Amino acid sequence: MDTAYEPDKVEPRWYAFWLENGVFQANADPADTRPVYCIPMPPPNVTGALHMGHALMTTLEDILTRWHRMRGFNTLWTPGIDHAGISTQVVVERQLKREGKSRHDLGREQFVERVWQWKAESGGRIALQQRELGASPDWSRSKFTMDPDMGLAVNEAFVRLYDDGLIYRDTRLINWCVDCQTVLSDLEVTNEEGANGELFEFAYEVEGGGEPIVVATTRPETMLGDTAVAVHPDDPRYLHLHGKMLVHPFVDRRIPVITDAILVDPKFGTGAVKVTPAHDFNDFATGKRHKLAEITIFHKDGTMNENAGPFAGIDRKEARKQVKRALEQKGLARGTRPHLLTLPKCERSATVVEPMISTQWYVRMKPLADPALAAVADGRTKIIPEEWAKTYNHFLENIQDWCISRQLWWGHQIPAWFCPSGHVTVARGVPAACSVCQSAELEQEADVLDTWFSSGLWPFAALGWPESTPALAKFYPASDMETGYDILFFWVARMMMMGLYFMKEVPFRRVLLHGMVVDENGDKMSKVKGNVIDPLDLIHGSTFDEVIQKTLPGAPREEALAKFKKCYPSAAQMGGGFPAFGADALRFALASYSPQAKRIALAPKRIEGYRHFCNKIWNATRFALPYIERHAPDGASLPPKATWRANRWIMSRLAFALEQTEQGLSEFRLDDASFALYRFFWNELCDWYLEIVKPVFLDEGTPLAPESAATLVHALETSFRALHPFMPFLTEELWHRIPRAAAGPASIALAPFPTSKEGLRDEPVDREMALVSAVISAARTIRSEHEVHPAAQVALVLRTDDVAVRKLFAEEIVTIRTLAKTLGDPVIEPTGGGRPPGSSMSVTGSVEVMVGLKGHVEPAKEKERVERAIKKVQKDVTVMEKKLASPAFAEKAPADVVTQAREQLETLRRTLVQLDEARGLADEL
RNA sequence: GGGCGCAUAACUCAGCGGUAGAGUGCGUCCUUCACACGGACGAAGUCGCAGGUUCAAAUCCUGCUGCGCCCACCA
Repeated sequence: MDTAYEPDKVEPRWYAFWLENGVFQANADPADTRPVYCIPMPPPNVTGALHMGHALMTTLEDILTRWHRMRGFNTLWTPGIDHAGISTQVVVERQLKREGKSRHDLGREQFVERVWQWKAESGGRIALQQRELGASPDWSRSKFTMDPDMGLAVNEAFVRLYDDGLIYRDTRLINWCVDCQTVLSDLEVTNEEGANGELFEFAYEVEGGGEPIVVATTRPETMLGDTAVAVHPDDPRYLHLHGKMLVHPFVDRRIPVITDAILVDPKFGTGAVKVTPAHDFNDFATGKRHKLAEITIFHKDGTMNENAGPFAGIDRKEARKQVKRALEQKGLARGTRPHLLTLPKCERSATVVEPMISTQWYVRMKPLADPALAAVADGRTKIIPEEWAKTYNHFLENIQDWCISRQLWWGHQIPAWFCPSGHVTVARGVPAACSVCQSAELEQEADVLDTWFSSGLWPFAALGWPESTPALAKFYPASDMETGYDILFFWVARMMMMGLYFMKEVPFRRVLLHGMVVDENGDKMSKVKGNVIDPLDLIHGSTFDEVIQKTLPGAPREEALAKFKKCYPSAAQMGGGFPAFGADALRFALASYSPQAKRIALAPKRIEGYRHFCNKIWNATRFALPYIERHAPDGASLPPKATWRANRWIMSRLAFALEQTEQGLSEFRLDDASFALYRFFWNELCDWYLEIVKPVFLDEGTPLAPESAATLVHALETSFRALHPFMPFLTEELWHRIPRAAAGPASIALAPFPTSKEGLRDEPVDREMALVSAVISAARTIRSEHEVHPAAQVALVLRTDDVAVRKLFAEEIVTIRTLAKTLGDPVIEPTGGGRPPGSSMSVTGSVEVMVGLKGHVEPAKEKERVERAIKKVQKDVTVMEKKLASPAFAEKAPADVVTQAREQLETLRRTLVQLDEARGLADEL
């Protein structure tokens, strides 16, 4: 074996092996009686390349999947790819633009063909990247949301909802993206706090003369679509204007002054509000109340239309400037004031969304939302962490109807047909004739469905719905839905609603929500910030030059590098780049973050720490292998019957670690689970156990060797299995290197996940070994504080009146001698005698630990050290005495707490006495 | 305007009623026959601020401050 673990040499070996052995395959056969575990994978967008969010999702879900598989579940992790309507169309349109073309040059059919072509070239990229992370979904069941059978499911769902009166068409004000040229749902509009807005005031002349009325607006250009000015009915300033008409300065239109108590807050602005029903949601509602005309003033691309009079043809941004200028020229402008405003922007293009009147398709949400609320309320679906249930409830309780049509070409075309008379026919396939007038001249609705419509069907559509397939019967409802909290509304809530509606049952039992991966400072990863890290660069290594090239292409090198290092202070310490951490280290690091955290601040140093852990595992195995081969060549499948205390101890710690792991995994506290295994392997198995058994293996004659080797191989093999969901590659590699039972499975991925029964809890032994290690640590501390050379052997005296403890020390004398590096065997005796001259002492529990220092120590430093120690202990004594002196404490605190406190005080006092005595040490040396 | 979350060691985070924990970083010593991607030892925290409940509070309650996120049509 190499002396250091090199992930790039090990990891590439195993993925093909797993595929060859069919490790990931689920079984839909009804005859399979195993319990079922299923996670529908959130299908990544076709457009996407793997980012940290995917890496997190992939890691967490793979851990859950592998864990269940090893526990004997019939496990299905359903992979897939989402066609991602807008995103994909935007990407392909951008490509066309580079060729100097637009989608209209190609026409719909050719354009869609082009998208498919692009999908074929790059659509599988993420799946390949997920393999490098060790993901174990059942690839044979992979679905693309635009697959023909998915299309059938979408049509079926649409038709059923339509027939049930839950889908309808309506003309109303919608969010229009002038860039993407489509309507957006409310969720796709992000409200951005814009810092420097302004409130512009201008006047409308009153017909027949008199004082003009002044209105305030953040969007002067919309005045071209004004059809009224509203005032509060009780506002005394405007009573005289009720019912009067105003003169529009630019278009041939008279507009009324209306009174509206809902729209107008007399305290805001001038108390008079211009009303533009066709371009503002409040005004639209006001317009309906007052039956005002709705005058659309924009083309769909955001330029002014013919209704804008003299401004027709110019872009809306330019129109704003020109309208202001024109108002100024007419003497109607009344100045501007700074004003904070939030701008609605398109999630995809970041363009300011334009409210427009348009006819679209909607899903009535209330009837769907109520069952989804109930399912979480009564626990049929559990949301973890549970705080999110509130957010989920709030969303569903206030849900608005969902606009599902999109004016795109890429997506599921809506299964509705229009006849020349405008009748609508909704059907699963192309209908022969209009359902109303029997006309055969039918044209299909050009619009496609919101991407999330098909995503909402994912948990059942990916299993073959509406057919009743064996897979559907077996794997619906899914066990877990694991995803980022950012798509709780977009996706999770909609799956809940759709699942309950079509399947009459929740789509999954638990919703596990993870946080967003952000940079080390807690800022979102984005290209402009230059803080994007490609997970593959962490796995395979990369220079920082390569990294910044990706995240800030084209930026000056020094600047980009500085930016990057500021975002990742811990990476700045790594020299010129990331070494190859390997997928296992990355996975372990991602699993070690608390899943309740909203933000997961990616610290490269942390990943490095876990690469070191991989190396530790590698080397521990490398060390153990020869001894295992010599003394326990058959391996160990059953817990060995250990007799020696050290062996019993490590078996006990193993059992404990496995309990913690089990609990962490079942509660989706993968951080706890991973940490339990980390601590066991490093701090117990390596730091103590291996050091304790070394003398056994080095002493050829000892009868403890076979038992110890059997225990060791068992501890390793069990650890590998427990670690496998977290680090699949390394564990597979090492598992194949150690001796195992011949009849076992081909892959560790199919071996049973260890339960705590594979160790053996033994609390008395835990306590005994804790005492032994405490004594050794105490001796080491004394040595270290006195700067005794690590190789030097010193005299050690252990004193205690506890007979059992003396017996324990006598039994473990080899361990103590070896790990504390004592000169000959330590002396074990009752307390009483004075401190041997030239020795320093500390007290741990009931034991006094004395280390001879003659010839090893500079006397000068000694006094100072003792005085410092005394002060510290005195302080602790005072605190503890005060606590114990309180009558309330003695009366009300539980007995064990009081006893514990008394014991602590006793130890402190003895320490003090000994320290006092030690004042003389310097003189003796 | 509502709602949610976070503030603990230099950094990133656990802990959430019994005398403060980890990893990284830092300091000292050690190239000891698994591992310097290592070992031993150590220093380092008024647990954001102010009140309250309790024998006991980082942990529960209230208020405040500072960050962050989500939802909402205030011109």
